[in-house]
Amino acid sequence: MLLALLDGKAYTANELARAAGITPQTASFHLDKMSKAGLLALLRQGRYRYFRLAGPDVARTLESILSLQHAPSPRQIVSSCPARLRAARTCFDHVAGALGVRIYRALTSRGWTTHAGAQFAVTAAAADFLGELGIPGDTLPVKSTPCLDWSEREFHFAGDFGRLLLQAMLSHRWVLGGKSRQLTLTEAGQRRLAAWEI
Amino acid sequence: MLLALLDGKAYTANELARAAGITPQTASFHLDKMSKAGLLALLRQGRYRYFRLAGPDVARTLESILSLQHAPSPRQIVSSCPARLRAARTCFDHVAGALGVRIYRALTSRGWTTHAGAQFAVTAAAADFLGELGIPGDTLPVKSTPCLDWSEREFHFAGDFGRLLLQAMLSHRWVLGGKSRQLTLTEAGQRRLAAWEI
DNA sequence: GTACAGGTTCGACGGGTATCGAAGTATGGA
DNA sequence: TCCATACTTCGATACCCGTCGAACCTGTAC
Repeated sequence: MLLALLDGKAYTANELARAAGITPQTASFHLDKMSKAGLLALLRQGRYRYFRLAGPDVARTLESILSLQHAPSPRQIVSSCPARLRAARTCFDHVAGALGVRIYRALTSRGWTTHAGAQFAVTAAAADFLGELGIPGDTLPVKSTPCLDWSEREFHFAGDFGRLLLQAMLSHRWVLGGKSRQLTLTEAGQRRLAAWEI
Repeated sequence: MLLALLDGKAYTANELARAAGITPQTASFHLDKMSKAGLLALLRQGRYRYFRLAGPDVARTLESILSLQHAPSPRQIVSSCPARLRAARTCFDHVAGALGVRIYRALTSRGWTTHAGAQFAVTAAAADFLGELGIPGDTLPVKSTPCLDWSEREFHFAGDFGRLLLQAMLSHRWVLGGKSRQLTLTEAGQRRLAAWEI
């Protein structure tokens, strides 16, 4: 299970059980122990309980152990999400899927958001970025809740900021919506995203 | 036992058993397993079997694990060697004790010796050093056997080089011998050693 | 509400494994 | 030659721990 979690993503107890070739009860037993020992972080979201490595130090230690002795690979965890929705979709009122995760990664690595506990907030450093979106600067602080992406198992932006972001991207035609939840990234949107990622 | 070995020194099965608070049989059982798993290196010397961590990668992994969770310290391993002999003494025909280990460390970190398996040899880079000792350069290659120091549990030089080294240090009066195995480092010797260690 | 899926808790079982006593094998010293 | 010491092997025991079946809890969907 730890090996499966080594990709940094979050997985449910059932998925990890399948990856390790054990029953969900057994997995639950071990996951509970590892959580209490501080190796894993638990994230309750609806009826799902996502587990992920508690931090980069745990990942480093695991890698270190693996460098000594190769362990058998866990069974691959397959996503049940259709590829189209996986790429980009709406999650209630914000962007989800691989696109949502890309945005989250780009903005956090730029320092445009800070997290205080479970709450995220857009920083003053993001003023230009907000202007680009057409969001007036005096709306700061814009709050956000990190939401674990169902298909990607990484975070994307939800909350106020997530809503404003989707609205702006739609109005600039950086993404196109449809009647389904699917989103399509336009060429203009790709250029914009690439600029944020630099 | 692994915690006790984390100082990089080599210890016997009995010592490690005492450090871990288990019987020698149990220690032997585990040490055998860890040796076969490639975690420990075994060094037979007479009737003693010295165990040490197989390499710096093992030490790094242990440190990494310890950084996640503090483990109880093992019982201290006490040396039964009198302090005087521990500082500097002869071991048959070469220098042993803390002094021998210091010399070994200084010369190896300078690249003046290379090891091919269990055999050590003095390199050409040590020409000036050999001249200083009064050993003619054409005696190269001077071979050496690393000998695990009984009191320090680290290596010192034995073999041809160990013998030549002791003779030279005695004739230059860098160390003084006596009727016992004890050696005394003179002031000139201290200066010389400090120069090698730079 | 009812059905269902994700998840946990409980209890019991079975195998593994750490442990030590006793006995055996080497090595070194008296 | 004899003994002490270092260490291992063997065998037996006790217990820990991983495992799963069954039952229970808790959200989501219709």
